[in-house]
Amino acid sequence: MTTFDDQPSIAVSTVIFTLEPGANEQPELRIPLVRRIREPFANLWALPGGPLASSEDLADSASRTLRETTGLEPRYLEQLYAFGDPSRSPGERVVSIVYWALVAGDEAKQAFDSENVAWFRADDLPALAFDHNLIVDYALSRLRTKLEYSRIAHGFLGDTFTLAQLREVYEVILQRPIDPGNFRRTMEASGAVVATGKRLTGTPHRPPQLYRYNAEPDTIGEFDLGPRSRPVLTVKESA
Amino acid sequence: MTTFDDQPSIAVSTVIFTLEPGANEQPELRIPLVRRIREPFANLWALPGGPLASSEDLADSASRTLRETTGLEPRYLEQLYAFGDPSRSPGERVVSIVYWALVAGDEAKQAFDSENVAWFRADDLPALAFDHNLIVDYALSRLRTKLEYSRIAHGFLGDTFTLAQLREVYEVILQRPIDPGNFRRTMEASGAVVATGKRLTGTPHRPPQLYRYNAEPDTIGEFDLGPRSRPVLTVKESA
DNA sequence: TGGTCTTTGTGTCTGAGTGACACTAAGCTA
DNA sequence: TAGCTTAGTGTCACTCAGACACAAAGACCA
Repeated sequence: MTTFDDQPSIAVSTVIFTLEPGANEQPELRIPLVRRIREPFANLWALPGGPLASSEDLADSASRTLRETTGLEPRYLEQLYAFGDPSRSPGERVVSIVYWALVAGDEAKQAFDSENVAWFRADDLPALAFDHNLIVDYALSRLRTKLEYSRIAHGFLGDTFTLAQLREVYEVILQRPIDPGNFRRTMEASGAVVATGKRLTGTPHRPPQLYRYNAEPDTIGEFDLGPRSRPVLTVKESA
Repeated sequence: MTTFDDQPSIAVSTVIFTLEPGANEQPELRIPLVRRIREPFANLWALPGGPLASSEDLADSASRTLRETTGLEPRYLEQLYAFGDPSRSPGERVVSIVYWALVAGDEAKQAFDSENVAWFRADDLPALAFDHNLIVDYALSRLRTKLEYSRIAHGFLGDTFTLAQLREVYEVILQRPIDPGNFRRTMEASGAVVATGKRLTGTPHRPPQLYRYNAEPDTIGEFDLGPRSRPVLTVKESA
């Protein structure tokens, strides 16, 4: 059993998801990682994050490191889990409070890439520092679960989108095809989206209608975020 | 904006639920609280917990404080949330990692009551120290949500139980009556319980069959506990 | 001894929701 | 203008949950 001299310290890390077109034009689920420049695990890739500032809220800390590493603002942000195994960081006791976030694909393209920040496919990661592979796996399962009973999918998209784009988000993340007709009916019935009346022109075929997210949590779903998560999406929408 | 000199410290607290018969013979949802003996919030009631020991796992810390305050072992234990608002504890920065637990009602009767530990009805709490009222409310909503899609209800009961007893757990926590016939069919179909073949005698009416929890997560439900939660129930069952 | 009570346990129907799939609508291209 | 692809609608069958009727079984009481 390991023992430590000083008290446990706190770090806040974030698993940031985005959808960007890959080699075969199909969108891929990607996350940004940061190369560690010091021990332990120097040179390995790790989740963006850092020590919790003494007067900073947990979600603010997650937002800040997200902004610092990618230059982006999250469209969705929620606490994932607190990881505190005494052996997860050799030589020191660190409890990591991990958040997960969604950023829009078209915004992610503007994210700056530096030598020490790179985007990886979520299902094809190298060996990461600490227990970060486990953390990403858990975040992935949470993303998939939450996608099915909640209205977070538009966090990957812009303010307006076609139902085909929204459906593609589901198909890529859940890794299975979804019937377009049934998807449309389910989405419209849930009240999660509303038609804007505008259409997307310039497509080679019948022009699809543009939809936007419906902020009112009317008919379906409590949209339970937990007490400390911030309704980033709602703020963005009403701004 | 508040600032602090030293680094944030970590505490682990636990919301412990049990079901015990109240005044009207109906079971009530109760939680144990501890009276604070020092500032801040001296003399107010608070969740059992304490600072995280430097080499102790988070779940172990929750288990330990649960044992120390009640003398009981949890039949279910899961991480709830990390609360870290900088203003939640005056004069110091404390991040609380909160767990929630279930203990069996008949075991809870043996729990020792001291001057500084008392059991309260979960829906009728006094003003608690820190943000602990908020925490209990969140734990309650999580308990209700999880009860509906998971198999945790038997955490309140002994190793064997009748379906009427199990149904009463649902009725008390969800605060609505449940059709006995439909409940039976749903439970048996889900595979959550298996009949032992024995019957409970001495009842004034038709003797009900005794059931036990089915540890195998076969047909339904992934039973996703998250990576760091411990399958306390399973361990207990196989022991 | 047998009728009545309550609770256990079973059968059946109905309405909501979901997936499979056929079909119509609409714009572009050749 | 025919044919292509994608948008969008209609319909059917299946499953599941809730409402409710009813049979089964032991205790209690007249």
